[in-house]
Amino acid sequence: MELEPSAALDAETKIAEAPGDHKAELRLWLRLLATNTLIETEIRRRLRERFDVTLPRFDLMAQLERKPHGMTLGELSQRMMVTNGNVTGLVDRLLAEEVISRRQHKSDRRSHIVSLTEKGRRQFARMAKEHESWIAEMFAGLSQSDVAALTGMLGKLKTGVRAALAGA
Amino acid sequence: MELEPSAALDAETKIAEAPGDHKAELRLWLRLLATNTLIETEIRRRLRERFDVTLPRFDLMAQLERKPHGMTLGELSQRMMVTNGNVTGLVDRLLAEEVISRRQHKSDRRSHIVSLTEKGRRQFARMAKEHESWIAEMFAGLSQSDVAALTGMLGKLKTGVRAALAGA
DNA sequence: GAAAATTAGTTTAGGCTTAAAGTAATTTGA
DNA sequence: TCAAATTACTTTAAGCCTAAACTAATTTTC
Repeated sequence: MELEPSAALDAETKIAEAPGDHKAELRLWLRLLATNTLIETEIRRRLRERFDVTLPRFDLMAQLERKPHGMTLGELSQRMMVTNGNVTGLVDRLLAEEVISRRQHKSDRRSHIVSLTEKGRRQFARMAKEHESWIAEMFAGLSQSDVAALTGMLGKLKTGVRAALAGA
Repeated sequence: MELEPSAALDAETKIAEAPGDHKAELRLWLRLLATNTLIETEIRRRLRERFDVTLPRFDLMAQLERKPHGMTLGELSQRMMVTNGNVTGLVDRLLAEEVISRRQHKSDRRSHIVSLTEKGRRQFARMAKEHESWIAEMFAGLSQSDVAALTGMLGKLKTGVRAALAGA
């Protein structure tokens, strides 16, 4: 008796995978983590070297750049995926550098709104330009279609992870 | 005169991309970072909750697990992609927990070799088993071929980044 | 073979990060 | 209405992480 090609493939897959084996996923996760670390470490190094700024500060400024009217600390902490207490500290340091300003929320006195100062906007523009070129340089080994494909698959992964966590 | 399909595509690509524009790469990087953060934050949370252990300690133990004869601190710091000083501190804490042991290198008196203790091996085995199932759960939205494709593309990216950094 | 350079690891100062506990303001609901 | 619950943010303690300076041992170079 002959097997269908697809049935043969399924059989091979079964053989390769013992029950409860998820080595392929684990390998993917380790590779994702390593790739991320490799890029992130270099970005941190260059931000420090060229602009004497940390990645968290750059990230916070990048968030504010997209919202000219400013943002509450809570919104910042959500977008940056860090705790409120973390944002409090970052905001303190950026205020001291005078690249952001903070004002009271009009109707909610618990809340504060921070936004880039003119100095902050200028400084961020310079940094963002170089930052983009660093990324381009590091990603130069990928074709445009690689970039699109990878972006799409990571989107799928991210959505899947969110769903898994929401369901758990 | 008719254009070849590929020439037409090239023309479109040119139009979409102003010179020096690398928005697609930037978007990919932000997505990679966000996806990584999403997964990593959850892994950290679960490791703490279930085993009262941090990700760096888990990572260090995972490295040692693959080398039953142990490893020098320098080798650990290379594999973990962190500084020597960082490893010194982690090793101190793991020694205090008695999950690793440290001995002098036979011929090089500057060097020390650390390895998992029996307690460490047992503890790590329990953690690794659950860890693998968490990854499987979070990656369940991807098919086997997605996993393979993503692993391959990340490999290409990682190789490209290393090449870009070596050349720079 | 000894000075110079390198290597392995540690220490230190400072920033990032979290969880947990705390304060003050706002919203809910009985 | 007003007490309870929630929300926005801050503070604290402890761990992670890095760069830079340091110690001690080894290797290189002359």
